[in-house]
Amino acid sequence: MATIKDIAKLAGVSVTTVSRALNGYSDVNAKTRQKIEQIAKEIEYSPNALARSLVMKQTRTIGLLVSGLSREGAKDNIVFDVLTGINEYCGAQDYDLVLFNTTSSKQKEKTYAQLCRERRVEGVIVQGIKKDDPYLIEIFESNIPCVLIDVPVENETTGYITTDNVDGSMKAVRYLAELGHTNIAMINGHDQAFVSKERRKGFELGMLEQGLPIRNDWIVNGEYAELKAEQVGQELLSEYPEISAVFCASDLMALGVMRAAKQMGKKVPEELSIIGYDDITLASYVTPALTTIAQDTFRMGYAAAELLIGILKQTEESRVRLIENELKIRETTKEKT
Amino acid sequence: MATIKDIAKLAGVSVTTVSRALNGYSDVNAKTRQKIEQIAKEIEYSPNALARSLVMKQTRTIGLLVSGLSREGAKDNIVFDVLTGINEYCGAQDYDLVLFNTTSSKQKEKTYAQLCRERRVEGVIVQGIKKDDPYLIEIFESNIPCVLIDVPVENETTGYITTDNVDGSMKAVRYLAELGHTNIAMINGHDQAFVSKERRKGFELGMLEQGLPIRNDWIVNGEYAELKAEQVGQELLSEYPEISAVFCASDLMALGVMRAAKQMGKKVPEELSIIGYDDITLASYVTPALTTIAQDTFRMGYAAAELLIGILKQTEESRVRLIENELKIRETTKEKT
DNA sequence: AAAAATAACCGAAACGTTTTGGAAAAACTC
DNA sequence: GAGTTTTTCCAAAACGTTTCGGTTATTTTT
Repeated sequence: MATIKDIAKLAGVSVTTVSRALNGYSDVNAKTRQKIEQIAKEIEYSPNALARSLVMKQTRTIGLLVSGLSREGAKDNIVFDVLTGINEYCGAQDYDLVLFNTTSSKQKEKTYAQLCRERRVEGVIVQGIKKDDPYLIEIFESNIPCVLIDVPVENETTGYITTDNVDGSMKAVRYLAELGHTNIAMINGHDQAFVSKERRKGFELGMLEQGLPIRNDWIVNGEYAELKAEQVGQELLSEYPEISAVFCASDLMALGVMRAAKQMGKKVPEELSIIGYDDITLASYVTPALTTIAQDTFRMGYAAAELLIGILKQTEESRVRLIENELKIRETTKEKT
Repeated sequence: MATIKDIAKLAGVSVTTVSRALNGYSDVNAKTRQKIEQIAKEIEYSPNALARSLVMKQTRTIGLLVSGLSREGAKDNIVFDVLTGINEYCGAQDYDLVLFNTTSSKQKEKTYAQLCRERRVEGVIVQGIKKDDPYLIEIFESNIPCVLIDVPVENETTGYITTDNVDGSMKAVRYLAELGHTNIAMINGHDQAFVSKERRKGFELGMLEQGLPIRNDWIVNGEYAELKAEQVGQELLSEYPEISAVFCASDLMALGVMRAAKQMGKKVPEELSIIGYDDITLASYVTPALTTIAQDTFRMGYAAAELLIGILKQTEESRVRLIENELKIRETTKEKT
């Protein structure tokens, strides 16, 4: 593979000059530069990013640590959307992305910091990490710039992106209350997720705001899984037939509840209103189409990349970005009769 | 950041010895090795992959060139699934992935080979490239090991993964014929895709096999887009009401046709049978659920990585991997009445 | 025309590894 | 106890860049 030395030899100049010519320094004669560029093209030279990074001490790469990159993660397009957003901004800023592979077996042998230092990434975006993941502490303690998706951790080098989950949930409750619902249940996700707590808080705050009673046995855990939500939904709805609306902490769980309702012969939305969370692609395609709190996941990814690169360049003061969310009214919600 | 030199100094040995100790060579005393490992841990040493790659001339990274990594690509989860499969196998083999950013603007300044050589990737997996993309020629001509998804290009260093699209389409036609359909139309994708040609060929072969007439004005172009398919579907169905079944070259287009049928008051599957292609997540969730030819996209990704790494290690003779496909019978197909 | 400033170039060190080709010391062999 | 083998270590080169601190030749200034 052609190197800078080859060019130097062919052009009859030093490697210094070649380097400076190719990098647009001013202390090289126009003719020499032209000659060098010509030769570079001829012998199909391309600079070795490894060598360059080694001496320059910067790689223009950012690492991606994503947990949901598994076969199961495909149903909701969240992970993909975020990735797309990240890719978009990084592309524009001329950063490359490296996908860390972190099977759980590997995680035991290599620490987070090792992973990052080895590849000399300048920063990291972390997605889908759980509260109890050992990496989380490392992220906080290391001084490698890092942006987390939906996990509120913040210090000099660490920031995060999230949506206002409290507000999102309140919007849902408010809308259900407007429709006349008073017996509202919630299917929440699992405890290891930060957003679960937030969405529950929003639900409770919303109920309080609307003067509605919060019943703890009407808040159940669906583990963010469609099947699990279907099961717990069925139990809940058969035990408390007076429930007329269910707010789910994810669209996938909302689909589970829809299925449960169908099996029980409960018509949606006539007999049961359902609101989901996320606005995954499926939400608008199922019948009836799912009313939901939409998160702009693409923008979340984009903003994450923006924030991270801002931290890297030290042009960014803040460490948090809040993305708007929006109630999308579709067909699974109706006035209480 | 700690280097091998620091360890050498602290341990009172040469860098050579440190390197050899850490890499498990046998010519280093057990005690010395222990000491070195101890120190390495203490000062949180992690090897600089850049420096190592520079001298070893191998990076253990493979490049990913994916066109569908855009906001639109989110509806079908194909790109994501393939990516997941790739990630799975590469993770197991301890290869890292770098996502090349190739906005079209960037593509003009940097050739494919430049992109790869700069980062010194050992091989590339290319997804979503079109027949007329200038990169395609470069891929073929360069000697960088490369595996393409769904583009049949083959030489010493280039291979591809695909499903048997001819056979898949034939399965669809055969099934429709079994159900008694004779007036079968096809909505195909755009001409820049290899799979379009194959799927059309399979359609025609299938019709021939079943002794059914092929009418060229019953094969129309839906550009792999839902909306476009809806439009052309509507035109087709209103002009030729005798059509009782439509085979679509993608699920997304099938959804478009379903929508068209709905708007025209044509009941699916009672008055119109529809078969899609791909088995995207949406397919099983829409109502009625879509009968389709399923491709195991995860396996495609996995196999692509497998093939590429096989080529890299020179343990792989073949350059092609064919993935099975399968007719999934759901609710959009019914016997002709 | 001497002094000062500028233009164009270059040698060598540095980045953090691995590897080659030994060398010294210790342990065997007979 | 001389020769041989084995063990343990190391100096230096190499990978392909960038950059620092020059030097020489040319041009400008006075």
